[in-house]
Amino acid sequence: MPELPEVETIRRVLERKLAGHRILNLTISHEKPLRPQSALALQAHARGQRIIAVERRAKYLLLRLEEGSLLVHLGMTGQLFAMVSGKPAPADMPGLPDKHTHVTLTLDRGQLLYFRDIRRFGHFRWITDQEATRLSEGLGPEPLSPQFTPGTLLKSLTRRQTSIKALLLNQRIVAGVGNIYADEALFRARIAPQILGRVLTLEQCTRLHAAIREVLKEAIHYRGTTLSDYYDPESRRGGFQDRLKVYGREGEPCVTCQTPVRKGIVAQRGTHWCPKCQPWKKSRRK
DNA sequence: CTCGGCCTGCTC
DNA sequence: GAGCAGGCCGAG
Repeated sequence: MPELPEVETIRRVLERKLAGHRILNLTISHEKPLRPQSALALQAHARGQRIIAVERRAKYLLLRLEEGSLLVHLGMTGQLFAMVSGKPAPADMPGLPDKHTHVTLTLDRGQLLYFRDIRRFGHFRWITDQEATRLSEGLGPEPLSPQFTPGTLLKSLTRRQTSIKALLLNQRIVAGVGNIYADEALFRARIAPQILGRVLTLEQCTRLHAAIREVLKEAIHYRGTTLSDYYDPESRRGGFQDRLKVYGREGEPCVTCQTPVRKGIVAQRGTHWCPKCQPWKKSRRK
């Protein structure tokens, strides 16, 4: 579900609400636990610790503690909800905790944090600083950082024998882009998703680099995209779904040329593009 | 590199 | 009942 703009939106809310709070207790539902770590280990490492800061790397959230970090990945349907006990919850917040709530953090001053994940593709575990560093080193550059340039993009695409769509979804090429923003960035850069990454010119890489950054920045500005499951920790919906140009718009007119937007499968994922603005000749691979 | 699997819930 | 969904990992 959540890609970089959604995770960044969550990060900003959590930073404001949780930084400086101490974790009094942490409970884990034992019904169908999340895989990675035992409840006991998680509790032992997190209990009593103060949250120093909330960071994001790609689609991962890191609650930095005095010792190590709580690492959260939201998978497809993960959600974090923050509330204060006794205060009324927002109207559309699910009653918490419910059967999909896997972790409950009780913090000082009545602050609560719930991790909920219907499909349970997400992760919630404690890691050391060393593990956090290793995780980060295994990922490509942050698209909004100066480390990400048209040149590094071009270089990372050479010698790769797959579509540009697949490469944008590969977190080692650029970290944090998912299915929605890959389609949106390719549309803005006027590049067909099926094209082999290694045939892109420097000019195309320059356009794609700019498109990725612009679409992510705009989406952060609108607090992400809510298609169905995404809500921020205050149960607010995103606003970017009304500004998508191709994703979810199959058959609707292209915003630029009115040609119906097409949908197909590229890199095993539903993919949306304008056949006229993003021309692609189906050629025999060489 | 591609594919299937991990899960639940929703739409057709 | 089948197919699909914002992600990621590991088998082949």
